[in-house]
Amino acid sequence: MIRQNIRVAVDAVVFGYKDRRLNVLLIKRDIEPFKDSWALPGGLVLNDESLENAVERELKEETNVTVDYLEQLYSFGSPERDPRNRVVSVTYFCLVKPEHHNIKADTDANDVAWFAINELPKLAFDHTIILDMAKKRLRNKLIYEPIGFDLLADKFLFSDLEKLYMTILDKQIDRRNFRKKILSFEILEELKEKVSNGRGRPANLFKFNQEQYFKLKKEGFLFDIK
Amino acid sequence: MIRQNIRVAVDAVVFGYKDRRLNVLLIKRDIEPFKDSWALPGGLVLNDESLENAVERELKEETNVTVDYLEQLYSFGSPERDPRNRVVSVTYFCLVKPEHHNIKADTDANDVAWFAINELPKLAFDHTIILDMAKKRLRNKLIYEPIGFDLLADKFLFSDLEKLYMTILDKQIDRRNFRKKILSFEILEELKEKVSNGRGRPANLFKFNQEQYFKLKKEGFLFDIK
DNA sequence: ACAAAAGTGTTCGGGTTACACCCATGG
DNA sequence: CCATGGGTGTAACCCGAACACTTTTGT
Repeated sequence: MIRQNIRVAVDAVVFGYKDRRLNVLLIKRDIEPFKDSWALPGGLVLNDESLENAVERELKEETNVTVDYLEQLYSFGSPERDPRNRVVSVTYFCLVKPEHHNIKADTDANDVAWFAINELPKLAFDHTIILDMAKKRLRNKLIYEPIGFDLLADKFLFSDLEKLYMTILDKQIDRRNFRKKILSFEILEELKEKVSNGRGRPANLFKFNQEQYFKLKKEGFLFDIK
Repeated sequence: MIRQNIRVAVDAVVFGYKDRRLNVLLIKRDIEPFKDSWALPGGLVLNDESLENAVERELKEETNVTVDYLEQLYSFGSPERDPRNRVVSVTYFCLVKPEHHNIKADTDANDVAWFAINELPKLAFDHTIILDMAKKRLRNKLIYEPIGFDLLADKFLFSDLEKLYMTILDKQIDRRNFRKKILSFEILEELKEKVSNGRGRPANLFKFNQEQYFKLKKEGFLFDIK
């Protein structure tokens, strides 16, 4: 029997939300293959680190980003996906709050940037497929779990949340019904602070109460925004 | 930099439904570690086969089973999960119809058997965790996708479907509401054949119309049984 | 005629949807 | 005082949940 010759990598799809747009974090490759192409951050797993640690390490090294939410997405392993060697890549789905958006190119990459999801360059390897799957996961999770809060600042306006949902789900949402629904969950704290953003009536700031959410979830509560 | 020394395996959680019980397919290991323990079927991926092919090959070799539904479940890669070498295992979620339940021990395994889900032996490695995740996936998918039909014979009684849902979701279901709901989807064909199973009024056979389901799905239809 | 499983309709209530006007601020 | 975005309530409708009796067969 021939010795198995497969390498294990991790790749991350990192979403950020800024200026009412959904963005993805990409790096520009500085080595072949696909030199100078944009690609998802990632790399080979070290012998003694967990898969999650590998993603976090690669993200730190390549982009200097620390994520606020991370979960496994899918594993890609078709024999031809990397022209050099066979590589099985375990991919991760990540969300980053705006306060952690600061990026910095480093090891293995000569450039790092946020790209609006609908203005993407051609990606290396099968990364477009991975990204598509991540977009689906995002839309799905947004409806059934309170992950939208991991894309917003700790304190946010209700209108931010509403716009985030409209942007990512790509549909109109009734302001009154949306607010009623979310508030009925009782997982938001309404802060005393108000923010006036230029024109218009100043708005209240809100904060996501994660402990309260976990407590409710344990009691059988289901987050659900159609 | 040290050469990466990680192996890639696949493991399968295969569910079957028989005698109103949910069963899992297990093999008895005939080599160390965990010799004589029961385990999920699986094994190392060959250099030039896809992950899906690897699962199907291992299942064929170890159990002689061909599955009716297969999807990736999750990848497990903690450094200590296999005492010999580091192994990252890509696991799969499989369903088998009763007509394909015939099993046969073969390579790498000295025994193969179906176990009722609530009468499981201790499992090797981290396979209990994998199985738990698969159970959750099954319950979840049963509600949002018509996968129950991949656990039943091609022609089945409505009461079979109903009992399958009650068994797997572990709750009572109102017969009238359930039938109304499923029939309203218009993805079942009512056959002319009736079956009398011992006592009671003979029942109609039904067949799942997959083409119709795909067509409706494309048009935006969502299968959903609470 | 009796036991066992199959088949069938209606009512009620809660939740989702649709919808429009006033409020607070800055310029 | 006007433009801009924030904040709020009610009525109609639909869907899910609850619920019991009749039918068909085998013994």
